[in-house]
Amino acid sequence: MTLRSFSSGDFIGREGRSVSTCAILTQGFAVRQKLTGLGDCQIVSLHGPGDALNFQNAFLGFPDYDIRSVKDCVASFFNASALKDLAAERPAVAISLLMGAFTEASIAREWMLNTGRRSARTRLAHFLCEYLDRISLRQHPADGKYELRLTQEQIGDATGMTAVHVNRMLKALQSEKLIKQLGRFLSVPNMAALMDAGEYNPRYLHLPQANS
Amino acid sequence: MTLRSFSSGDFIGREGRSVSTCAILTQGFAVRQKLTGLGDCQIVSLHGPGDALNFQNAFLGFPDYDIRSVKDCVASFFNASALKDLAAERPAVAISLLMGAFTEASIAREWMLNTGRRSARTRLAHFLCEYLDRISLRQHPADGKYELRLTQEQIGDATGMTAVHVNRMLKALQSEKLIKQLGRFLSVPNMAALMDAGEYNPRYLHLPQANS
DNA sequence: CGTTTAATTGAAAGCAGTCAAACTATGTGG
DNA sequence: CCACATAGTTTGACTGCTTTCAATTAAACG
Repeated sequence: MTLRSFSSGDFIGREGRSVSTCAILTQGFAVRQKLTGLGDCQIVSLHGPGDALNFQNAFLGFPDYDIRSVKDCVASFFNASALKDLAAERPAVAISLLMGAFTEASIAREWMLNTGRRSARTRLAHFLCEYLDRISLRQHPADGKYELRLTQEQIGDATGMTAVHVNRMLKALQSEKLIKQLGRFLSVPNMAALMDAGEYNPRYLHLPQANS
Repeated sequence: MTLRSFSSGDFIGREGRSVSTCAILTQGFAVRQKLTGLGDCQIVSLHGPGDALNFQNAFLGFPDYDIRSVKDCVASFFNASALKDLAAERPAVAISLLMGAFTEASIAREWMLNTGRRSARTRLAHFLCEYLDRISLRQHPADGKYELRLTQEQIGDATGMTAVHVNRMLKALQSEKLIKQLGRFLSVPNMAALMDAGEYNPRYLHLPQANS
């Protein structure tokens, strides 16, 4: 079990070759991404402290995505086969992993709906809602200002649009008073309105508290 | 353990309320889908005989998708808690479920890349490659003619485009000699060329035979 | 304080969507 | 076996959302 640090843009893991370790993010903010043949990037998931980054390494042949540090990250690495052994010995561990994997798949499905069938504006509002929910799991900012740790280009990579269009849609949401931007920070005067604009319902995150 | 039959368009399962059963598809062809607030449909996965349709019901609170029969389906239903108990008693079962869940998530990520960052033509070629791979797992047609069981509208719902544009792109692939259409059947003169056009590499399916 | 990175804005082009109509296949009942 | 109804495919014309390209401004960093 070793800790490693990564600065912005560093690869915490790479697609392709099989690796014998798994990792948990302990600090910072990271994403998984995939590239097209032309080099276009699609971000496929967001990860904060406590998130499993690549547990599939213990059970499938190879990672199908890159893992990239967005903001200074610290990740804890451990042996993949140790995880597999643990899952084989302790059913509760296996079931916990299973719930995590199903949840990941559920989030991925919502993202598919987002990029496939929603307008840029809706898509962006939806993305912002999820982003805010995920970073505020641990703590809500006292002043209501959330740090937007992703660049507009990265938001575009996550939502399937260009950075230029992200900028324009961000402005549109601002002029509709759905969000307020102050430098790298963002506040939401009326969360219900933003959720409405993004057709956002967090059920798909399958958070333990918000069941039903 | 009960068998039920479904004709085209029937719902095998519905999003929303918690259900106490899981199902395996034993015959036919089905999809999972989600709807936007406006009623636009996104197909999020394809399922053939032998596929688990909703094992997550045993581990998460509720299904986040509809399951819909595309062609006459038969599904085998069983108690979700029985599956959970089995996973808790037999680690090998849990690990097998885990591999299935990770694979689903991997496929979902590739679809995100597809709809988010690839052109309609590439996206369609990619989709056709995966479709052909999945239906020919069990048997390759002797004459090289695959039955295209999805309507153009459904292909659009899976790839995030309109039925009209699917039609046009299908014609484009035909004029490029990448596919040949004869009624509801489809043949591929040069699979390598179609795979190339779709930037298709089946590694993300994590099929047991094709490791490395 | 200079250099790099990110955000912003405008203008133009294009891919894909929308709307509407015609055509084809499939299936049903008489 | 034909007539009709329905579902799916095909085509054209037009619109428009996003992208692309390019240039400017602002912010972050050493």
